[in-house]
Amino acid sequence: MARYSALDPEKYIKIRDSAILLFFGQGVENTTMQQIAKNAGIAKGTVYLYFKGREELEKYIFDYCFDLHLKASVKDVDDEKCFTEKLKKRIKNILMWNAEFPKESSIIRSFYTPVNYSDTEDGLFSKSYEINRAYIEAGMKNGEFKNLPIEFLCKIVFSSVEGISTYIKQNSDALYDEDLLNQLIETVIDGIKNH
Amino acid sequence: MARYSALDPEKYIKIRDSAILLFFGQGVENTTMQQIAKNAGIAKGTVYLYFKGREELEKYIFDYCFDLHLKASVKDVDDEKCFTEKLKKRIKNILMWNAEFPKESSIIRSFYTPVNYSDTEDGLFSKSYEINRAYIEAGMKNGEFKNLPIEFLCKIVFSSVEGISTYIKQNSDALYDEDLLNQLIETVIDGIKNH
Amino acid sequence: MARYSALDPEKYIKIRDSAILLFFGQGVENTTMQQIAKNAGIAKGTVYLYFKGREELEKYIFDYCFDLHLKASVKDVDDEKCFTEKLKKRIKNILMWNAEFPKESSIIRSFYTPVNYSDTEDGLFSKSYEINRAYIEAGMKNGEFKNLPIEFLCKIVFSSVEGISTYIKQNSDALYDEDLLNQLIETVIDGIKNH
Amino acid sequence: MARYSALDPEKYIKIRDSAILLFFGQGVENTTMQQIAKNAGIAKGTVYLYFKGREELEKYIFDYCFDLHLKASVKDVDDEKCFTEKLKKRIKNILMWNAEFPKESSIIRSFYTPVNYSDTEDGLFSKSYEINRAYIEAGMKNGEFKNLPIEFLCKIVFSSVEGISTYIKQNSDALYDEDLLNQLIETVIDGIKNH
DNA sequence: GATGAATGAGAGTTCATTCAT
DNA sequence: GATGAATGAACTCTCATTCAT
Repeated sequence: MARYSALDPEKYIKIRDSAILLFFGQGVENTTMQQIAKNAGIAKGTVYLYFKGREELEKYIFDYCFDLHLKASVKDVDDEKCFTEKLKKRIKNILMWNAEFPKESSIIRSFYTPVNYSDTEDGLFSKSYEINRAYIEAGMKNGEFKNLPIEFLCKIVFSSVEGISTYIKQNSDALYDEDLLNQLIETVIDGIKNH
Repeated sequence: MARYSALDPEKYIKIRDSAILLFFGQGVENTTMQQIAKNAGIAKGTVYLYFKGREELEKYIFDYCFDLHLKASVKDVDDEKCFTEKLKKRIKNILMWNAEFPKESSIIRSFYTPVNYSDTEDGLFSKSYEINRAYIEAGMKNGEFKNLPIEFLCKIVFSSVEGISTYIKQNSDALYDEDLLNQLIETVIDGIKNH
Repeated sequence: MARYSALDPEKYIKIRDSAILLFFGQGVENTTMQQIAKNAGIAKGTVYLYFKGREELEKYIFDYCFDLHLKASVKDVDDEKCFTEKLKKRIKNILMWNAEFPKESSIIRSFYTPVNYSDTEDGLFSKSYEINRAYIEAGMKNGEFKNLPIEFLCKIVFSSVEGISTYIKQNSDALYDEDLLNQLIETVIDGIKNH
Repeated sequence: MARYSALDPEKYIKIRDSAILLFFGQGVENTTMQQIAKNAGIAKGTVYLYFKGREELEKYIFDYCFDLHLKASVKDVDDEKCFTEKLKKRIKNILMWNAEFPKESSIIRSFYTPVNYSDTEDGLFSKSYEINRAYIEAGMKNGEFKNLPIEFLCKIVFSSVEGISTYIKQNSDALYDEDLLNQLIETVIDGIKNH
């Protein structure tokens, strides 16, 4: 994607951070290349040295944000024994990351539905989705989770995490109240686990 | 909103359907007034007889879609006894409607996050949200649902329904397999009900 | 110009008065056919039964206003003996008319200089100009007025009347203070008369 | 007003001259931004680099023309002793300028009366008006001019100059016939001076 | 490599005019 | 004759992209 030839790596960062700030603050569609350049402290034309065009820039921003999300989501997950715990750890990671990176997580979200393309499975989010799926599938075979269509379980987990996130965005204390946080996550688990 | 003066009511429908089709197919932001007019089989200027401008048209489309959603969602809900059942009925209604009106439900969704504003509580979706909240709050006091922050329960239900919907979009059979459908919905209920 | 066939003569008046009001209030260029029709209490299309188009309507309005001006300007002028007195009477008439018909006189003025066409001599105002010219020429041959180019004398009188009018618009008392009014007019006469 | 940042100063001139030519030739209201750009030999969008929009451009053109007028009008005026002479010098200056800059002076005029607002005193022409007023007021106290309302004297002078200008436009020789020119101006002075 | 002036396609909107009812 | 919905040319303005410096 990005061509890290002899170009200044710092500029990528400046452009990226500028775009993230603006995408978050006023929406992707309402942000002009001009604004991104100005806010990055460089000239409009320079952006085109680093990115072929707006499309590539947008993709780069999304990929960057998504990559952060992805890396954060897997942290220490494999330390956990059972798949329930792995999944919980993963959810916790994502919630933490969403809170810590509100701009980046918001931007990821704004790529969900501008147009009606299929979201998770084959789309932009497939990598994250695949990881979830692996745990859930294993946990299902394992008997930890309900025997329901795997695609469904994946989707319910994915969307529930969004739900919790939305709640936390407005009630950030929940993040630091271990008990409460666990209860919130338990909600998701309770939904899919075998009783 | 719409000014049904002496203007042709059929044309409101043509414009509306044209807009819905295009908003769905290529996104709200990528659709021009010109395209909407052409696709409706009328001239560009005519659209402005029916709507003051793009903004009003967009609002009209959203309101129209949302209204459909709202009406469908409450159907027969009060026939149910307990709040768990009421909520289940409501969720079923929404899932049915989403499947029956894929364009309209998709469009509603595309008004979620154009910019980073708080979504459900105070925004465009507040009416739907309030209804959910009433049931959930009652069910919570009732002991049917977990004693967790009401806002949280609302959000988890809201987002879970989105999740199921996404699944059904790609597996529409689920909608006509009563057993399966119940199991999917049970997933949401299991998450929030008192065990 | 206007075709008084079997059309309703009252409508001409309605349209005309509506146009005059709007031309005066917001300028000729800023007034739409729609506004004129609405304000006249008739339908947009009807205007086109009475006038071929905007251009013809504008011309009609101008001609109407100008005709009023013309008729008012010659009243009792020939009762006066010498050309100085005739001219003074004429000026007085115009000042009175301007005050009595502020809208109409303002509209006449707004046809002066939208584009840079030669104004008085051959243009729209030629009729009024010709009358002035006749008096002034006669008065000049007579020795009452300075022996200067006739065109010049005409123009200086014409423009001076405008000047007095402008003053009176903001100091309408002057119109009813016979002495003062005479002094104002004397100013014009003093400029062109043989001392 | 004009933002002489790093933009090409020559282009301001090109745009200005293009606009002046078109405003003069076909009227301000009938001139499009497109035409101005094309006639200036640049692209439509470029105009908007130099001016925020049509309104700013129009204001700039007016201010530019008016400034020329203003500067020309005061030249050598204070070399003259009495106020009569000062005023005469000033009038001569304006007549000269009007002849030398027919487009610019015509454009100034076309900002008089688009809508029916009071013209000289408080409006766009106030600066020029104030200067006139100072001389006339002084000359009146001085006994050089008639003891009439100052506003009136200002207006009659202002309008008379317009009258002479109109004459000269069609008889440009008058400008170079010192004797005649003096006689024309004397006409104005004779009107307002104490006999 | 960096710049930002220049470009022009294309967006939303207005309005004089037409014409079926 | 009267209507006003329909039309589409034309307007102002924006912005992704290019390219000479």
